[in-house]
This record gives sequence, C-alpha cells and structure tokens, in this order.
Amino acid sequence: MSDDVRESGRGCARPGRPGRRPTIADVARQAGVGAGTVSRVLNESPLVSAGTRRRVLDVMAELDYRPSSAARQLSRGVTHTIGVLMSFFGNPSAVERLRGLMPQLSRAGYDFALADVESMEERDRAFAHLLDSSRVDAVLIVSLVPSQLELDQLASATMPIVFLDRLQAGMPCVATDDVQGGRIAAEHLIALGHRRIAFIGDLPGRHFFTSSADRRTGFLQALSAAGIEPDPMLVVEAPNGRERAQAVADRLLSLPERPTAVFAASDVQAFGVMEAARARGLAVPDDLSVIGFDDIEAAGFVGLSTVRQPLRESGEAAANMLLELIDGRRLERPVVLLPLELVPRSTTAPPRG
Amino acid sequence: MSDDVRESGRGCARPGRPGRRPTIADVARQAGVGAGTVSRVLNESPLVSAGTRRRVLDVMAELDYRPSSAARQLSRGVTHTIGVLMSFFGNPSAVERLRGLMPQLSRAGYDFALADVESMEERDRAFAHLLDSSRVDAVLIVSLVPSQLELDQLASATMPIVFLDRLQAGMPCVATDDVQGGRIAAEHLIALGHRRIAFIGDLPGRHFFTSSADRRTGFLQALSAAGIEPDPMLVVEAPNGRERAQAVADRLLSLPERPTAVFAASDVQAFGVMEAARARGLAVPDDLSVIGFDDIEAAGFVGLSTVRQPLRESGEAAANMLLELIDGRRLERPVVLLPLELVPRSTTAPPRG
DNA sequence: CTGAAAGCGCTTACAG
DNA sequence: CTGAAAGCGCTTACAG
Repeated sequence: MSDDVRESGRGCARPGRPGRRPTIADVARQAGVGAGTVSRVLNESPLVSAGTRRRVLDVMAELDYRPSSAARQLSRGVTHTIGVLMSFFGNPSAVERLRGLMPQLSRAGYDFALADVESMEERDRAFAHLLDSSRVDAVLIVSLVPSQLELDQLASATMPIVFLDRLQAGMPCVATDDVQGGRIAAEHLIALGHRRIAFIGDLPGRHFFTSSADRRTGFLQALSAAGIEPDPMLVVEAPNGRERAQAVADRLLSLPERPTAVFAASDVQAFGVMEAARARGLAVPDDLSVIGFDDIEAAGFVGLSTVRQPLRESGEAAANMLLELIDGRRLERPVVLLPLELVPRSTTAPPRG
Repeated sequence: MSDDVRESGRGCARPGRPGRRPTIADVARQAGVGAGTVSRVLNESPLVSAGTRRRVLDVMAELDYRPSSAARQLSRGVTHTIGVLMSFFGNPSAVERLRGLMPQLSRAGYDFALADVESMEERDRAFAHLLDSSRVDAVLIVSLVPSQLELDQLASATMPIVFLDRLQAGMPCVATDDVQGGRIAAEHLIALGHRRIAFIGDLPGRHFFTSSADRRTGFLQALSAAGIEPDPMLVVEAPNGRERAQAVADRLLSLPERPTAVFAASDVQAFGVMEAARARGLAVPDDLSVIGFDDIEAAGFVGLSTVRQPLRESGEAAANMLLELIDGRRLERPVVLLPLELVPRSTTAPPRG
C-alpha cells in the first residue's frame, strides 16, 4: 500500500491527468493546506509550523513538484537571471572573462541569458530583448562599444547595467587601461634595446572595440618618451585574425629597413607575425622580437611574450558589481581599473649586434 | 503640443506613475481598445483590422511598451529558451560547439539559459533547475555523461532533450566515433613506420567523459590490426591539463626503450608532451612524433598534427535537432555521427633511421 | 473584427 | 501560524 503510493509518485506523471505537471494547488490539496502555506514553505518563511512544513515537503517530494519559474517571476517581479551581451567569438578572451563571472553569480542563484552578438542584426535584437526588465534582473555588456541609439535605450532601462572591458562614462564598469598596456609592451622592447619597432593593431571591426587603438596610443607615447620618432610605415592595422596579421607582417618584414621588433595588439595577431617571420626564415627572437597582448592560453604553449590582462578577475569584479547593484546597494567603486602585467617569455630579446 | 506628447513618451517612465512600466492594459486604454486586441496585435493575429492595428502600434511606440516575457510564458506555456548544460571550461572545444549552436537558434528566436557545471554541486543544481519545463522549451547536454539518477530525472522530464558529444542510448544525440578517432591517429603513426607508440589519455574526471577511453580503444585496435603488441608501459592516463600530461610524458621519455611516437587524447595534452620532449632536448618530429586530438586553434599555431572533430558542425546539427523536436516533429535521424578527419602537420614524421 | 472574462501558477497583504 | 482572495501581465476561447 505505501509501496503503491510511492510507485505512483514516481514515474512520468500523476495518474489521472497525464502530462500535467503538479501545481501549487495540487500540493496544497494533497497536504490539506492552503496554497499560501505551500508558498510559504517554498520561500522558507518562518511563518509555518514545523509539522505543517514537514507534511508539505513530503507531498512536494511525492508529487515531484517543481514551482513554475514563470509564475514566480510574474508575481514577484524578479527573474534571477543576468543578461549577458557579448561577442562570444570575435574575442577569444571573452570566454575567460565568463569563467570569472559565472561561478559567483550562479552560486548566488542566478541564471544567465546569453546573447551572442556577431552581426549588427543580432546586436539590435539582443539589445531590445535584454532590456526587457521582465526578462533579466541586470545586464552585463562585454567589450562592446554602444552606439548613441543604444546608449539612449540603456538610459531608459530600469535594471542595473555594468560594462566589462569598456570604460563607459557614467556607467559602472570594469576595465583595464589599454593605453598603459601599450606603454608596457613598448617599454619592454625599448628596454631590450630596440629602436625600430613596429605596431600591428586590430582594425576596429563591426563592434567598434577601442582597445587596439588605445594600445597604439600607449605604444606611441612610450616611443616618444624614449626619444624615438615612430616610423609611420611601421604602425599599421589589420582586420582581426591571424592570417590578416600575417599578411601585414610579411609586408613589414620585406621593408628595406625592417623592424627589429613587433608589438601586436593581440596574441592572435602576434602568432600571425611569428608565422610571417618563419616563412621568411627569420629567427624569433634573434632576428625579430615579438610581443603580443592578452596572454591567451596558446601564448604559454608557444612561449610568446605578452601583456597579460586579468581576464578571470575582471569577470569576478563584474559579478560583484552586479550583485551589489541588484541588492540596491551603492557601488563604492563604480569604476574598477584592473592592472596589466608584462609577461616576458622567449619571443623577445635584445636586437642582434 | 504634439511635441509635448512625444517628450513625455520618451525618457524613463510615463508621467504619473514613475518607474512603472506600461502594461498591456495601459496600451489598451490609451488606444481605446480591449487588452485582447492589443494582445492580438502583439501576436500578429489576422483578426485585427488594419486601422486598429495601426493605432495600437502607434500607442505601443509612444509608450515604449514591451510585453512582459514572464506573463507571456505563464499564459502560453512556452519560454523560447533553450537550456544548455555544459562544462564550459573543462573542455576547450565546448565553446566552438556553441559557436555552431547559437546563431541558428537565436535566429529562430530562442534564448539560452546556460548552466556551467564544473563541480558536482553545480551539476545537481543545474539538472534540477533546467528540467523545470516552465524555464526552458528544450535542453541540450554537452559532453556530460549522466548518472543513473540523472537519467531518471531526464526520463521524467517533459521537454525534449538532446545530447551533444555523447552517445546516449535511447536519446537523440550528436556525436563522433571516438573509437574510430583513436584508430585514425594510430594508423597515421603506423603508416609513418612507428612501432613503439605511446598513448596518453585523460583520466575520467568528475564529469565522466568517456571520449579518452574510447580513443584508447581505437588506438589499441589499430595496433592489433597492424600486428603490433602494445606495451602496457606505454599506455597511460593523466588527470586533464597540460602540466600533468607533461609530467607523465617525461616519465615515458625517460624509459630505456622510449617510444618514437605519442598519441595524446587531446591537443592540450599533446602540448604537454611537446614540452616534455623539448625539456629533454628531443626534437619533434625527428626524435619523437606527436599527434593530438581536437584540432583546437592553438594546434594550428604550433603545427601540431591532430585528429579534427567537426565541432562547429556538431553544434549546428544539435540546433537542428532541438528545433525539430520543439516543433513536435519526429527526428529522421535521432543519432547523428559526425566524421573525424586526420590533420597531419609538422609534428609527425617517420621515425629516425 | 472586437470586448469581457477566465485562466496560467505563483506571492502577499489581510484578517483571523 | 494559516486560509481566502486579489494581483502579477499576458492569452484565448466565448459570445457577439
């Protein structure tokens, strides 16, 4: 008999109404209480006697009851979901940032609504979509530079918004100082004795990242500070990706007076530079020093010197901000600037001779 | 006057009720129609006259009305959300799979509820969470091998479920034949003339992937088929990650009769093998051939020979399956096996002498 | 073609 | 401590 009850409680559906999931009313009826009481048990309200709680809990287990999140959201007005807007693949470092972001937030009970924006069409949809406050409790925007139109939309949004990897005036953000990063790379090469140094940057793509341009600015600052006149021929941009960087690097290396060192605005582009050098029979670092930016995993594999940004930590910082804002607290530091770090490996050395 | 209306329609909130978002009732009142009619406009029902539709649309724009997805979900019973369960970081290839999955599904109007399961605790929560049918319309499980308990939960779930990178009996799935993959790698080395070949696999971690073991099976099959007696000393497992593989490889390379080739069950482990070789002053491929598995991006950077699995395509196939199942269609091919491909690069060559 | 009303499954004052 | 009832913002037969 008690076995029968258990049997029927297991399996696919309650008998009688096949396919219909039990609701709070079913639990209430079976436990002989009101729906409100079941709700209180669900929400761990102290206003339930131990006996009642136990009985309700038992019935829930027996019916395999699971509250409808949609109904909860509608009546409570919160979603326990964080919207994340990012170019998932344009940007290899984005995943590593997520890695810092997710554990913290999911431990706090939040889900993620991930919107991958690769095309402008997706971008429009994602903005409209995520700014629906009935959908998310807060929004994180990773690396994207908003248009004026998008800024207007953000301004009229009702939920907290945090920018990651982007300094956005008037908005909470977590970022690094890319200008300083460019300086760090250039200063490393200068300290090694290089004077003829090239820069290969990303061409601002459809998402308008500004980091490459900022790194170039820092690069040029460092050259100036060292009394080196930058050769405009050596400061170039390539559409993102390894192959394009390789092609551009090949042209630089074919110059009559070729550079002795190259600073690439990303590790991926630095790999392209290394391939270009290899193809021309130039040894790295003996004939050519190469330094990248990001310190992605592959950089370690090949011994690439680079400038590391704290990707994981940036995600953690953003998670903290989001949580504070959702709690309605004031941010003590609405703008977090994370430090950059030189990681010298085996692709940079003093120039020959 | 008409300017005033526009002014008040813009900005943060309707006047009168600050902070309160307009609802369908607000739109209905302002347009002088019933809520049902507004709903019909929202859902592009043909049962609305052109004039009424226009008027309602205008009011929606004026009020910057956005329907509450929670309310919609509750009354319609669909969420337009796909739950994705994966170990985001245990598994570098997972991201590439997502890349195939997401565009298709988001074009079809679906959101993603991403659950990253790194620990067992997260895994339990994620399972319970995503199997709530009020939360998602379908679930995709990537690379994880479900426990018996989890299988029971899946069996009683009401929404479609698809496995990606895992052959799960009785469930729709997209996978590759890892046994065949192991064979491909071994046959390549054998064809080059190697006889003394080592295997370094992943130790089944907390998520119980089986791919490494399957690849080993194929590896051993190929050796047998070629009449090579595998040396048990040369068939080893390491906990995942590059460093551990490097340590294990170092021991293999210190053997009196060391292998002339190594098949690593993942590219990341292959990198560890290459570092071990480098540290011992062994040249790759002259002293040691190395082949990996996966063809992650870094493999191309360093010229690693490997076995490629169609990661992107696997995501696309899974997306198609999910869409078909959500539409209530029968799958013509409930099990999709994707082909593997040898990618010989510069880390494999005939053995010396 | 359109409105009034019931219903989706919860939560939360309110009144014991 | 507990129940009955209203409300969250939509959708959808039902009856014009």
